[in-house]
Amino acid sequence: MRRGIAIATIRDVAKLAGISVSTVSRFLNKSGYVNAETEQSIKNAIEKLNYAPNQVARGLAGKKTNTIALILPDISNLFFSDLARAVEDVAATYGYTVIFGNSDDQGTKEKRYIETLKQKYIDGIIFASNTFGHEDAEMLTKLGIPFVCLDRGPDEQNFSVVRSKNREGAVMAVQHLRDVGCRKIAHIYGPQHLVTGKERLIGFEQSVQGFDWYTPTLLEPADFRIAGGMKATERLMERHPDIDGIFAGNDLMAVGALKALHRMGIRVGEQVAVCGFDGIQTTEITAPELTTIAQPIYDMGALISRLLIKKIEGNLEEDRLYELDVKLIARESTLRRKNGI
Amino acid sequence: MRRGIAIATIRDVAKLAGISVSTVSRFLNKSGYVNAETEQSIKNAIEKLNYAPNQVARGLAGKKTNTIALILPDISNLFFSDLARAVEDVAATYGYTVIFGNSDDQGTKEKRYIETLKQKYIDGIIFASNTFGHEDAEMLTKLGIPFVCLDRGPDEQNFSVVRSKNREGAVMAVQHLRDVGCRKIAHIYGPQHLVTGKERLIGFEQSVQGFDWYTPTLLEPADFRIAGGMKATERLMERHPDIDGIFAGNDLMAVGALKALHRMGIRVGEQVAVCGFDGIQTTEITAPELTTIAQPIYDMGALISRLLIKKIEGNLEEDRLYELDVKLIARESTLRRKNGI
DNA sequence: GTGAAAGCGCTAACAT
DNA sequence: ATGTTAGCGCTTTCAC
Repeated sequence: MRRGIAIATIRDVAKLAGISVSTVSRFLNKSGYVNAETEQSIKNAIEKLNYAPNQVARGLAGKKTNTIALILPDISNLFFSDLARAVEDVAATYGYTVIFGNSDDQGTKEKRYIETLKQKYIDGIIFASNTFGHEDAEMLTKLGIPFVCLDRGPDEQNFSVVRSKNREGAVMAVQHLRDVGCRKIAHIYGPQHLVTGKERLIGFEQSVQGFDWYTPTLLEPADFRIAGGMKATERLMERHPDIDGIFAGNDLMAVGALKALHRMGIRVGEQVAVCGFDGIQTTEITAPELTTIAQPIYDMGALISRLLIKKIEGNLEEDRLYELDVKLIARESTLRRKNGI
Repeated sequence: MRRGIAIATIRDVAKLAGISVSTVSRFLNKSGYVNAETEQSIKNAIEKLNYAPNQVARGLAGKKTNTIALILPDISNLFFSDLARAVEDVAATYGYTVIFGNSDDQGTKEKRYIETLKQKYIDGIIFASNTFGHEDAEMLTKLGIPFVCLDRGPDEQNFSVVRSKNREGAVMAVQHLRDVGCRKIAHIYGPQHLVTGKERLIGFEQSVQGFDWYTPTLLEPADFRIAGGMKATERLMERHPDIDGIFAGNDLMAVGALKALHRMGIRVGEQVAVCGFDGIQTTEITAPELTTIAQPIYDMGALISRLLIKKIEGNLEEDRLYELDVKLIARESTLRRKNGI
């Protein structure tokens, strides 16, 4: 016996109320009729015994644990911790508990989590992890475990996807950079196996294709991280010292660009404008503050959480793609001239 | 039946191996003897059926779920997401799953989590939440739920606490500021109901008490957040325009100080040196980069997680206070002169 | 409207 | 060394 004090069971309640266990259960779950008087006596008994249903037993009997899981690359990543916050907020509202797992974008870790979660009768899973693939989707479908994903392609089926308008966002970024007077804009793009990396690059190319100043060497790949953004910036500025605008595929790389430019003695905002993408909290604390195309991170987390729960409870009409609007947040890093935004 | 495909049970394994359920269970838990041949046939059966024990059933029978919970103020807070990462890493290593909950430092939310966790037979809880108090400790003890805490006073009993050397860190901060030539140092202190806020203030006062330039008006309270740090800085600089060093009680407030000084046109590092406390990732991306007294955040998370698991498994010798070393990370924000560090 | 009883999948005596 | 059996606490037919 691990527990210190004895905990009341449904049987205790039934006994005290002078009725059977099944009636108490019916009352608890609001399934089937219960007489008004009986109900009152049950309530009294519950109160007196300080009774609360054992969720584990419920889980065994009903295969429902009121627990969902959130698999993400890394909870300490600024974007994902914001997302996690939203997911948990909504889950708590609906009476769900949330488990999280860091996949580090390693397929094996992710699969290990899935295995564990299956054995724990987790009700559903949110994948914000990049390694999630078709086979995983198939397996989960076969197991009958509901799931939803973040940032997948629009071609997915059998499951819902939440992401934001990456392509449009990239177009907005370029437009903004041009509005503040940039005439030679480079793009540091993220990993191409990620929708976010790919779509933002497409949006960029689409926006700059027509200009005579544009050349593919204004593109530089990086890894969505600060250090990568720094290196990419160095390479870009070396190739084209006259670059006056940089659109980074995400905020972390934009922060890297800020740092690199700073080290080169280039004044961000005045000489070179920098625009990021994501809208993580950190963009507010850089100097200069970072202009960014903000995703509604909290809303995305809240939506995906709500979708999963609806799906679990059988209230989701259909699986589909939800593309949320992004928003330009113009700050100091793109304040090129007085007549700029 | 929610699950799509049928999942093998221990009974299936027993049947296929031609033995009884209890033998399989014994094998699974390595409790009691099992014949070599029998063992082999069990292994075969398990493999063939792709069997994995149902953790919920195990939980019901054994009151052990291999799940721990992490209650923190806010997962989207930079410090706590780093901590959460460490906690989960270690937990996963030991075969534990982790649930997290955001308390927002509201006692009611925290109590609600405790209630839920109890009903789910969670094995133990890590409290990084500030609202955790004596009554909670008592309740958990009575319930027999193991727990450990972050950043509590040294006077706690019945449970282990992990924190870092806050007072020493504050002394180090002042020493460093003096080393780089500061002659009038202010302190933005955090909430005094938190050990971190209190201890750092004590360390500061202890360090500056002897100096003739010191006066209590060099102290300014704030809330451990960026905006609070900004306001405090403004007030301080107004009162004492000749302040040349600021020690903020945590990094977020230090970031606020950076921003405020920047707005006032004061060059951080040269005119006024700023030192934070915590060592969150963000300190690397401010401009200038922020000098800070770094707590070993990952280590703290790893340690507290390990402690809890040991306690759960009955391997923790005694409950005690673990005070980890902090480390000065000198960066641009305190680079006052060439002969500075 | 209410109760009896089987069963969820596993563990842990206890017996052999 | 292995099998039998009684729970763990709840849900859910199926009778009454």
